[in-house]
Formats: sequence, structure tokens, C-alpha cells
Amino acid sequence: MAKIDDVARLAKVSKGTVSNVFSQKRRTSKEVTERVLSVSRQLNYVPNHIARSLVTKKTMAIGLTIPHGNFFFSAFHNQFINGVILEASYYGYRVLLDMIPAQKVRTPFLSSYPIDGAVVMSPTTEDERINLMHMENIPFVTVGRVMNENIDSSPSVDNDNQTIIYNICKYLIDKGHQNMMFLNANELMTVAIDRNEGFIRAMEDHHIQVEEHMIQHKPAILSTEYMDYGYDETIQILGKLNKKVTAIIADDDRTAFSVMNAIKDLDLRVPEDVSIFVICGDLSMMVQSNPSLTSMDLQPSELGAQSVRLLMHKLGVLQGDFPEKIIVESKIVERNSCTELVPPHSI
Amino acid sequence: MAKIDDVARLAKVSKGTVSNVFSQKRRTSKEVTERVLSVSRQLNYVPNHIARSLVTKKTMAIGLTIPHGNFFFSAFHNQFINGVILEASYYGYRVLLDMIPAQKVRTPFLSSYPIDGAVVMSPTTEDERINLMHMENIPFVTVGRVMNENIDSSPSVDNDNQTIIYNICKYLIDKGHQNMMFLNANELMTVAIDRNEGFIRAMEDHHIQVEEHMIQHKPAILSTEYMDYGYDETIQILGKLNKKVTAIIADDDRTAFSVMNAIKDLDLRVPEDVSIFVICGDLSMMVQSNPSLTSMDLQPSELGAQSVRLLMHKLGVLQGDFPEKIIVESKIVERNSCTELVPPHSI
DNA sequence: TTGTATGCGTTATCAA
DNA sequence: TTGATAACGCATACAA
Repeated sequence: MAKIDDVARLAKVSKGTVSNVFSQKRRTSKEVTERVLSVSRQLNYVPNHIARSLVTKKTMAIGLTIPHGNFFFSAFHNQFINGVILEASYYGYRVLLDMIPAQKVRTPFLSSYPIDGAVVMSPTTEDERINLMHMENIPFVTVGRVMNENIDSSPSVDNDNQTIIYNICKYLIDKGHQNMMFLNANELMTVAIDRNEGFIRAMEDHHIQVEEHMIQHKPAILSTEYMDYGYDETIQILGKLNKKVTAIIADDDRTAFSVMNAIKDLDLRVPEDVSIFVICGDLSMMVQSNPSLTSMDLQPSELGAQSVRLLMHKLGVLQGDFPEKIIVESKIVERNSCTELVPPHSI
Repeated sequence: MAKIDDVARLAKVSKGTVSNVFSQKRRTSKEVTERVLSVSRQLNYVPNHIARSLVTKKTMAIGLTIPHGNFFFSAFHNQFINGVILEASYYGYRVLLDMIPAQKVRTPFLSSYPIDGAVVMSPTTEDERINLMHMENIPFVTVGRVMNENIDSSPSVDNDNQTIIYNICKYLIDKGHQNMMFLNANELMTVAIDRNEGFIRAMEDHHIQVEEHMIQHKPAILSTEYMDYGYDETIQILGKLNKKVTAIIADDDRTAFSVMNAIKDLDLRVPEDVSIFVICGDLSMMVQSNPSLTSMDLQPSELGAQSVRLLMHKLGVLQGDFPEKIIVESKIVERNSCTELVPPHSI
């Protein structure tokens, strides 16, 4: 591999000049520029990224910290990641996928993170990844609210989760539903906490008693029940316990599908007997399922892009003031899985 | 940030010793080790990854080169990526997500890739990413067959795509199907080429004439038709052209869902009128759709893990001989979307 | 088992 | 506009 000295020698300039031709940090005459570029092509020279990083103290990479454990990407994560990569590449940044829990790093591999900053997805309460970032002084942005004891505030991008659930409930209540089941995300995730508050507030505002069966939480990602979350809950609550649930709010498309299967197995129909509302689902899956599923568009790709932009501000790549919190818009997309509730006596 | 000199001074040892405590490349006495570690903790010292990389010439990161353009991850990609990350982290490697096309890198950002090797997903014919890797002398492994003019051979992991389609066809033919439609991947992908050969061979072996409508290709990822590939094709071939197709082989779950919608819109039923076989689909989606979809289990996560292992061999991290090609097993998972064809006259 | 000195390939500072 | 040289923070050969 050719080095900067080789180019400098052949182009009869100093290495400082060669450096400048590539970094464009100060002007070089057209003549010299072309000579250097020509020699570089000839020697197949490209600046060494590592050496550059050592002195500039910039790696031009950001970390994307995804929930660890035996994790699984959903369509939501997908789209989100797409947004992150696209936006990062716009600023010349690469994306390092990160999932190694702090404790598990073996000593021989221990070293600083070769990233300039990080985007932390789906924080939990007392999220250890966030503590790690904080300790190592790595600038970070979260997608979702931070709830760590020692960390007062940090830039974040989020949907307005409380309002989202509130509006979903209102949407269903307006259709006559009074008895709903909310299949929330895992209880450790801060988003689940916010959503619960929204749910409870909606019920209170509409004078509906919140019963225990109404709020469920996704099992831990490691558990065997994780994959078909929604099935057992539906069978149990609607079947065995015979709670007269008429509407189910599902965390994601996978959950919704599980629910639909359970409903079929209970000899019930969607939406005639039970309405289903999906919070974050893959657009194409929503449209193509049968019946098509009414859902919330959370704009995951926009969440990703905005989180990167926020991080770029923190890193000084983007100038000017920037907000500490960015709320990404979301809106209900009506399809065919939610229907007006027909009171029993009117049949 | 504390540096190695700071630790050396406070621990009253040389920096060489401090270095060895962390890299564990040569023994250090227990006494010294503990003193160094203690001081390091005190100063919050961690070796600088960049500086280390500069001298060792190892970045401890591998690139994951995903198809670029306005790309979109499917469940298959998801699982694959999971496999890659998990396996890479096992060897202490991080994963850099890569999608920047070679030409688009602007001069100010131009530099060598800070990776030790790369995994290239879903190669196309004359894949420019592979040419780039080859030119820059970056060790790489492909997931899928390479079909580049100038590149003779390179390590790769793959399913046996020809045989897979052959077996799917045989499976359907054994059920009495003679007129199938194959919704293949994009025609530029090498996997699509291999599959076509398998399809044609199966037809020939069973004395079935291959008609034009039988093989379709997914539109380019940038096109608007990309997202509901399968719908128009089904409406067109089964509806307007009234070809008597009784079985459809779909590239992925998204495609399968589109097909199911089209079939419904044509007032036909799955599997009574048309059988559907999915090649790569998300397990949970397959199970939870209605009817559940018969599919091929390609073990995407295993593909990911094996590709990393192969790369580790190329990088010398893993010792011993290693094969140039690894074929990951796949098998048919029967569910409820394919049925025995009942000849019309027997009704 | 530990210390010393050199080099990794670049950018940045200061002169010219 | 360009050149010379000192960092950047670490690993490693060699010496002790």
C-alpha cells in the first residue's frame, strides 16, 4: 500500500501538501493538485483512515446501539436503521452496529470505542448502555426517553408516545369500544411506561375502569414466549377468562398476527367481533394482511434520520442551535381492522 | 482522556508494561498487573483503539456490505445480520454497515476503509462492490455466488439455490401442479440466475414446457413497483391473460402477501385454487399468516454466522484449512398453503 | 519479567 | 502557496 511519503516524493512536493490535496483543509494550486492526484492514481494511493483518525481525533463513524440480548429486528427497526444509514452517509459518516453489552467485553479486546458518537435505540429504565456512553464521554442521542437515575437530560428523538396511545384509545372509544386489551412493549422499555400513562389517562378521561387484564407487557426478548406474544394473551383473556374485550391494541405487526390467529382459533372474526389496532407495523404487511390492519404511522425512517441530525449537531458537524428533544409526527392510518361496535341488544 | 504514559507514570512501570497488561501478548507479574489495572481504573484509562490499530494494522471491524440504492431490509436480511453480528462479536469484531457506492464518495471524505475484511451480501452480476473490494485488496467473503468477469473465485457461503428451486418444483409437481408461476428475485442478482436454471431443469426433467409467463423477476429496488411485487403479476397472468396457474413460488414473504391479496381480488382461494410456496420468509410471518405458508428454511442466521467464520479464516483469526465454498442446508417446511391439485374432471 | 526506543501514516503548526 | 517537523497514542523488537 502506497503511503503519503511515496506520493510526495514522486510528485516532488512535501507530504503536507499531499495531505492537503486530499483533506482540502487549505488551498493547493491547480497545478500541484493535479500532479498529486495523478501520482496517487498511479500508485493507487488513498489516505490511511486510521492514521488520519489518530491525529484528527475523528473516526467518522457513529455507533448504532441496538437492544442487546438475543435480539430481533422488527420492520420498525429496519426502517429506522435505513433512516440512520442514509442520513449518516450524507455527512460522510459510517455506521457501526453495536450490541456488545458492557460487561461481556473481555479484557484483551477492551479499548475505546472507535466512534465519534452514538445513537441509542429503545432505551430501558436504567439502561446500562446509556450509563456506559455517559461514563466513556461518548456523545449520544437516544431514540426514546431516557430514564436513568444519574442522567438528567440528553438529546433525544421520539414520538409522542403518551398522546399516541391516548389518541388510539379515543379513536376506539369513539367507535363504541369500552373494553380493550393493550398489548404493550416490554415493561422495561421507557416507551412502555409512557404508553401506559397515555392509556390510563384515556380511560380515566372517558370514565372507564382500568382492569388488570387490559394492560399486558411483551415478555423479555430471551424468553420462548417472545415470538408469539399476543396469542396466549388473547386466548387467555378473551377465551378462558371470557373478558368481553372488543378491541386489541398490538405493539407491532408480529403481535397483531398472533392475535389474529388466536381470534380465529376462538372462532371470532376481525373486525366484526374484535377490532385490532397496530402501533408500529411494517406498512406493506399492514396493507397486505387480511383484513388490512389499521395502524399508527410512526415514521421510523424519519426517527432515524432526525436522530442522526441531532447527533451531528452535538458533534459540531451541523452548526446552529438545536432542540434537545425532537418529536416526530405520527398519524393514524385507517384500514379495515377496526370497526364501529354494534351493541349486543341492537342485533 | 488518560493516556498510556499517565498510567505508566502513576503505576511506576514503563508504558510497554502497561501495554502488555491490556493486550496480554506477554506475561506480566500478578503484582504489576494489579497495580496497572488499579491505576487505570482510577484514571479511567482504556487503550486508544485508533492508536492501537495504527500499529497493529487491525481495526477489529468487518464491513457488512449491503445492497445499496434505496434499499430495504427484509426479514431474511434481518436474520442474516443477526447472525453476522453475533458471530463477529464472538471474535471481538465489530460490524460496520456499509452501503456507500464507490463512485459517490467525495474527495474530502476519501480514505481507506477502516475494516479488516468484509461480508458482501447478495452479489449481482459484475457487482461493483466486489470489484472495489478486489481493487482495494480487502479480504472479503460473499453470501451468494460471485459472477464478476475478472474475479475467478472467492470464498463464499450460499444455499444450493439451483437444487432448492428444483426441489420446490418437484414438491409441487408431485402434488399434481403443472402450471406454475415463479416470482424470482431481481434478475441482476446471481441468486436469481441460479434459481432460474433450477426451475428450468425441473421443468425439463418432468417434461413440462416452460412458458414465458412462468418466470418473473422482481423490479429494481428503486422502482415504485418494488413494494408490491407479486400483485400485478398475479392479476395479469392469472386474471387478464387467464393462464391456468395453480401454484406460485414467491421470492419472499412480502411477495407472498401481495400474491395472496391478488388471489383474493380474483375471487380465488389459497390453497384450494392456487398453492403458494415461499422461498425466504420470516418464520413468524409464515406461521401467523392465514393460511400459514409453506416455505423453505434457508437458515439466514446460519448463513451470516458461517460467512463470518469463513472471513475469520481468511483473516487468520481462525486457524486451519477452510473450504472455499460453504453450502448451508435448507429444507422445506410444510404448512398449509400448498395442496394436492384436484383435476377439474374429478370434481 | 520489565524497560527503552523506534515506527505506524497522517495532520497541524510554524516558517519560508 | 508550500515545506519541514513535531505530535497523535500505542505496540513491539531489542536490550536489560
